Formats: sequence, structure tokens, C-alpha cells
Amino acid sequence: MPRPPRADRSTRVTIADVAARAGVSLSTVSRALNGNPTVDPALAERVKAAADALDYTASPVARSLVLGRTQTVAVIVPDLGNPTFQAILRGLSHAAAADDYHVLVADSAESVEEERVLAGTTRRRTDGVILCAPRLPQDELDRLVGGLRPVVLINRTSGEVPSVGADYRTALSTELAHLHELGHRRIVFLAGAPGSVANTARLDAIAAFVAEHPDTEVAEIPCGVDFEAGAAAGTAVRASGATAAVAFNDLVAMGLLSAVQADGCRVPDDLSIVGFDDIPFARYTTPPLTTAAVPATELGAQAWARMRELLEGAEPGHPLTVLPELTIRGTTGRART
Amino acid sequence: MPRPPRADRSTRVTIADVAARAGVSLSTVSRALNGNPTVDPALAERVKAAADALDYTASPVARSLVLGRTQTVAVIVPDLGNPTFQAILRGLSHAAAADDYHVLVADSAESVEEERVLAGTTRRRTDGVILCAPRLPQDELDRLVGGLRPVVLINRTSGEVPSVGADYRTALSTELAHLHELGHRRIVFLAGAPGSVANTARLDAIAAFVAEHPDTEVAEIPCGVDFEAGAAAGTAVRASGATAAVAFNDLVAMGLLSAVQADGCRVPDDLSIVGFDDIPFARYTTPPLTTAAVPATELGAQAWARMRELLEGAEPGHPLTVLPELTIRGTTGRART
DNA sequence: CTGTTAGCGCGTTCAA
DNA sequence: TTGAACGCGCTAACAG
Repeated sequence: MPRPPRADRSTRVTIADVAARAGVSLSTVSRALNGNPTVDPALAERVKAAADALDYTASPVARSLVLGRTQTVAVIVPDLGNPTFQAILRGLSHAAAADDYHVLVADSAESVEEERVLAGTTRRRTDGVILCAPRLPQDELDRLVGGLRPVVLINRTSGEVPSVGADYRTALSTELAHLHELGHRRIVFLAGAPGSVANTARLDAIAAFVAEHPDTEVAEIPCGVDFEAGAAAGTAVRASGATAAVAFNDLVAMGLLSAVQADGCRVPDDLSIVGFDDIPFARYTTPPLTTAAVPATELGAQAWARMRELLEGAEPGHPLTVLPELTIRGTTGRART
Repeated sequence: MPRPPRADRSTRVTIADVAARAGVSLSTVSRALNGNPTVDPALAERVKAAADALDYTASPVARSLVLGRTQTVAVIVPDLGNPTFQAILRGLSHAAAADDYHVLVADSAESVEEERVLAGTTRRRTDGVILCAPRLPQDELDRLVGGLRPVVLINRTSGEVPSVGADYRTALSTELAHLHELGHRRIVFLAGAPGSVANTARLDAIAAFVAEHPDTEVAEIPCGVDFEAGAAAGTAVRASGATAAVAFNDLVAMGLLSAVQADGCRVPDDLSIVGFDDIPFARYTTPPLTTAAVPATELGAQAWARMRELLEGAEPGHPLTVLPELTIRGTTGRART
């Protein structure tokens, strides 16, 4: 892209204009407008009058340079199309706005390389960066965050870096227990990205559960993380003979639900399905989806709260881990016998 | 929020450090690093070597101040929770990133006042603002955009301001024609926000359609723009005796679909439903939703393209209007007789 | 081709 | 309490 022409600033009103109009020095204007108490009340009034007569507001860029503070934070997400990340961004955005901070968003497109680059470049034009479910391997993540501080991590941890996240492991155990209670003994798990932190946590939960419940079999089916993947897994799920399916997330669950129903399979009579996340649409499927509710919006707000503490120089709070709540709706029922 | 402490910049490497290490002046470093051809190749090499030995990158904030350019644009959306705006943001974000621009997002929370304020404050720290479906009344919008340029409008227009949007009117007519062709003569329209531009466009289309089809009745039911509103309208829709419902958008359609089905109503046998937007979930409802597909991601990309032209000082292209495509899926069928 | 100088628009010492 | 002067980090105009 060709370099755009230099901006025309000739028409912009600066602090000098206000100073001239109020008949004071630049410093006095600066002090008056920033509420510095050492300025004569009457003068301050005159300055403010001049300022809004001229519709003046200090240049954020100039202030950023001198203050070393931009009033902006960066948020890096792996995919802006993912409902969970959208919810996190929304919660974060609202919370930051309430504290008069701005939010720079960047989508890493699930690319580890992009993630690394974006973290660096956005950090330089903001006061801190919030990494949302970064895909970086642990060692690289550990290395990266060092040069990025202040940093807040969502759904990942790294040393003493403040973080917020959901306890996937326990939540998945709860889902399995729910299925077990309904009599399901042959279950399939539609796996997400192999090797990813989120998938590994779920696999751990499954291994632990199976160890404690020898009567139950949980088979893993490589799948994916979106609708299409879930729908595509329909055939394999039915062929498995399982009476229940645990999807990596709600997207997969919905894709599966859609596919098996189109195939004449009744849910939950023939097959029970559980999702994960409780995205906004989960309650509106037919039947409504049983899932583990991750308070994504709240996580976003909490992530901002951590960042804010860091920015204020306060002690970073302990890592926050929320436990997704099992939300039983219509896609789970007693196992067919 | 208390003012954060002044940032510690003592450890940051500046252009002076690079200059010292390379044994040249600051200007030479600047020139070399910016690819200015008037610098001796050998020297340029030495400078670059020094730069990355020091891991130096010019401060974006300082550059912004001197260049009067931030390489950032602001996007204001009414609601980050709306799938359509999410898609627009995604398309915009990707397109801008491809041109090495950053995106500042702000959610106006459907507030006209917030919209006005955010537009102004974000504009000052960016090179331009993109207003996504602004809720401002036309006269206020006209007034606002004047002091904001460069500006790009999505789903609204104002004088000569570049804009992109969808032709709601024609698309809704097409939906009505589809229903009419299936034999529907009693139709209800689940209206969105009264007085909003989007709702008015749909109402216009309905009025025109009814005028041309005296045999058809289209009753308006005040509703809303989300799931809950659609679900809540279920009773009224069924009581109306209509054989088909046109929802303001897909969210409403899905809420309605869910509600009437829970009530034992068969779709499309007892009731046909059409949505609007074709959000990602529309194809996964049961049955899949018939709707008018708005290429939201593409609109976002096009909005960026317009902004980019403006930034480059090029002629702003003509307003772009895309025609949402009728996407017939499973929620529409012949009218029951 | 390179170095010196002057800002970009502000906040903030330091004197007065 | 106020103003003059300096500097944030960088690019660009102007000499040399």
C-alpha cells in the first residue's frame, strides 16, 4: 500500500490557540485543563471557557508521547468468528470503556506466527496486551510474555503472569458424570485441535473419569472445532454405537445435532449430546443444548480488571479460574437400553 | 480510576542508541530504516545491523505525532453481541490488517449519545472512523460526519460520505415474493426497532408489496431484534392465524422457530418462517432457516477498502449496495390449505 | 550522501 | 501562582 499523504493539521486547534485566546501561557492551559489545583480558580475558568469556545481537546497522540501512556490496550484473539472469543471481547471492551480505556483488536487467524508478531507490534502502541487463548507452545509463550508486560492471559498461564480462565477439566468431568448417571456407558468424545491446551485438558478429564469408572468406555473421534467438523462427524458417531457424544464445544455439538437429526436420529432418545461453552445459540437449538456454561463475557471483564490492576501498579491478583456450570437442557436423556 | 504511574521508559532503546552504535546521526538511522534511497548502501547495512542487534523498532507513538498518522482506524458498532456486526468487524479487521492498519473497536451499546461521543474521541487517536449502522437520526448524523472525516458509513448514507450497505428493501420484497409463490396470503412481519432505518426499509418493502398484491395481507407485530423478542412473539404469531412469518432478522426468526416448535407447531407445515441476514447459525437450525443472505464479512472488507481510498487521498468510490440473496432452506414450504 | 536543526503537541521541571 | 524552557522519540527541511 502506497504511503498516504501527510495529514493536514493546519486547521487543527492546539493548546497555543487556547493560550492566546485566554491570554495565558501554554503551561497554564495545560494545568487548568488537567485540573491542577495550583491554578487560580478565576484563571482556570477563563481557560476552560476559551477551550470550549474553541472546541479544544488535547491531542491524545501528543499526550501519549509525553506521558508514555496511550489509554489503550490490545486484545489478540485467535479467531473473531468464534462466539466465545466474541463474548470475551465484548465483556472486555465494555469493562475497559467504563474505565476510559480504548481497545485495539487483532485477529491472529489461529496462526502462532501471527500471534507472536501481533503481540509485539500492538504492544508498542498500547499500554498492555491481553492474549486470548494464545496458541503458542508453552515455552514460546513464556518467552514472549516477558517482553510484553503488562500482559494478561486468558485460558492460559505462564509463570506469575495474571490470568483468567475456565476449568475445562472439572467441567468436563461433570458432564461425563451427568451422562453416566443417565445410564450412558458407551460415550464418544469429538476432539478439538490435537495438542491444544483446551483439548488436552478435556482428554485428561476423560482419562481420569474412565479410570474411576471401569464400566464406561469413552472413545475419541478426531473432529475439529466448528459446525462443519461436528456435522462431518455424524456418521462416525452413529457407527460407533455410542449412546452419548461429548463435543469439544457447542459449535461441534450443534453441527453434530444437525447432522444426526437430518439422518433420522432422535436426540436425546437415540443419542444424547453435550456441548461446551454455552454460546448464545445453545439454548435455541431443537432440542436446546445441554452444555457447560463458560461465563465468557465475565472472563473478558475479569481480564480487564487484571490489566487495570497492572496498569495502576497494584499487586496482580491470583489467577482466576471459574468453573463452568453444567447446564442441563434437552439434548441429554436416559440411555436407550 | 486513579491515574496510573508514569511509565518507565528508561530501559527502552531509542533511535539515539542505534545511531551511537552505528556511529552515525539520528537522521541517517531514520532514513536507513525507512528505506530512503539517498543513503549509502553500506551505511544502511551497518545501521540495520545495529538496529536489530539492539532489537530496535521506531516508536509508533512518536511517529504518529510527527507524521500525523496513526496507522489505526476506529470502528464503532452498536452492539458487539450482534452476529452481523461481529461478521462486519471480522471482515474489516482482516482487510485492514492486510494493509498494515490497526483497528480500534468501540461498542456504543445502542446508545445514540455514546455513538456521538465515541466517534469523536476515537477519531482523535486514529486516522479515520467507520460508523457501523449508526443509530443517530439523519440530521445529527449529517452534522457529525462533517467533523469526522475521513469517515465511512455502513448501512447508512450521508451526503457524499463513502458508504457500503445492503439493500434491505429489495431483499425483503424477494422474501415476500417467495412466500407468495408458495401460496401464503396471510403473513405477519415481526418488526424491529420502531423508527430505525433498517426497520423502515422493511416496512417500505412490505407496503409496496401489499399494494401490488391485493390478495395478500401482511400484519405487523411489534417485536424486537433478538432471540427473546422472537420467542416472545410466538403466541401472537400463532394467534394471528398467519401461515407465514417474516422476522426482522435471523435472531428473531430463530427465537420464533424455537418457541412455536416447543408449542407443537410444525415448521414449515403449519408455519413458514423467513429470517434476514444469514448469520452463521442460520443453516444449522432444525429445519435450516430460509433467509436473505447479507454478506456481512464482505461488507466489512468493502468498508475498509473505502477507508483506504480515503486515506490514500483517492477518489471515494460510489456508495456500494449489495443485494442480499434469498437463501431457501427448510423453514419455508407451501401454505397449509 | 550526511549531519545539524527545527518542530509534531503536549506535560512538567525550574525560576521567578 | 505563573511562565519559560526542556524533552517525549521521531521525521523532514536545510545546509554542507
